Amino acid sequence: MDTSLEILKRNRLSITEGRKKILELFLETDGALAHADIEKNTDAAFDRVTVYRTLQTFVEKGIVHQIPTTDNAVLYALCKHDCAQGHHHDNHVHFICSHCQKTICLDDVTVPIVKLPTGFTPTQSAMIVSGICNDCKKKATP
Amino acid sequence: MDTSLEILKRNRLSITEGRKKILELFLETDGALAHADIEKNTDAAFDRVTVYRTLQTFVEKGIVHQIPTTDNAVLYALCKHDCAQGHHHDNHVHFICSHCQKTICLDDVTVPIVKLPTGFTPTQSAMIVSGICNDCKKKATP
DNA sequence: AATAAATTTGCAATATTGTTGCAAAACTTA
DNA sequence: TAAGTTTTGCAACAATATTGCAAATTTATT
Repeated sequence: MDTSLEILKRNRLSITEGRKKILELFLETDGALAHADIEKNTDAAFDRVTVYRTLQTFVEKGIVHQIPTTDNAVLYALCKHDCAQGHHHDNHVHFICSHCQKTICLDDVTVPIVKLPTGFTPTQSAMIVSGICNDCKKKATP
Repeated sequence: MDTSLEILKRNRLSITEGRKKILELFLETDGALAHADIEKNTDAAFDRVTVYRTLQTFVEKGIVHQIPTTDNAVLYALCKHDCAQGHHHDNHVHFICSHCQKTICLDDVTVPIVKLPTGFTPTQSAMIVSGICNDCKKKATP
């Protein structure tokens, strides 16, 4: 398992308290995080602006990727496989649990390729599935 | 082709200027609209709040559906096939053109069903493909 | 058609979310 | 350790979203 330090070094980023803490938060969370989650979980130890800039840096470096949602809050999740700078290959399906609200990266489920009408050239695809996650299902049927 | 009036009546909504105008905007636009687009295209004839509330009502009634994006701007598009109240079946692929920035509903391209890990039960899936749309392609190669 | 009842709108106030410039602080390099 | 570079935090601002409430509009009723 990678440590926050290793990830930062590998990506040639300055090692700062903020980056380490935020990265650790991602490492110990399974599921995606919104900007707001990060602020809460770091006890507002860092300025909002720092969090925004850190997330932006992480996205650019390919450390985390963004997950599209319909609820006006962009989510971020760790890239499991290293992504090249500015070029993510996070083509796995994202699952949003409608019960616990968690967003989970299904790293092993690849986004299928669809046939588009003539004239459309795809460069990237994302897929978001919502429903009940395995954790919530377990709790429901013990 | 449906008129704004018919759609409102069918959904048992009061017929108001705002709802008619906004609905007409959707009918004459191919592609999705963001809240900001609607404000621009109606010359700020309606209060921001009204636009928000109208969109919310339309989503609830199944007249429009939301499209997830990564850039913190929820998009709305007309449901071509009537959707039941609170239950959308807009399971077609959405295409975002990285050139003209338009978002297009590919009504004929259905979101494929993926096999999820054990324990996950899907209820809805969305798929967003980005790339170059047919309009932009035509302009590029005349 | 006129009125009562219900719904919708706009305003004001407020909350939330995201951005920019710049000086101080922290980090890296030599 | 000191110089050079990068990052942070503050302040101010901009954009986006939400809520309560009275006035206006729409619908239902007679």
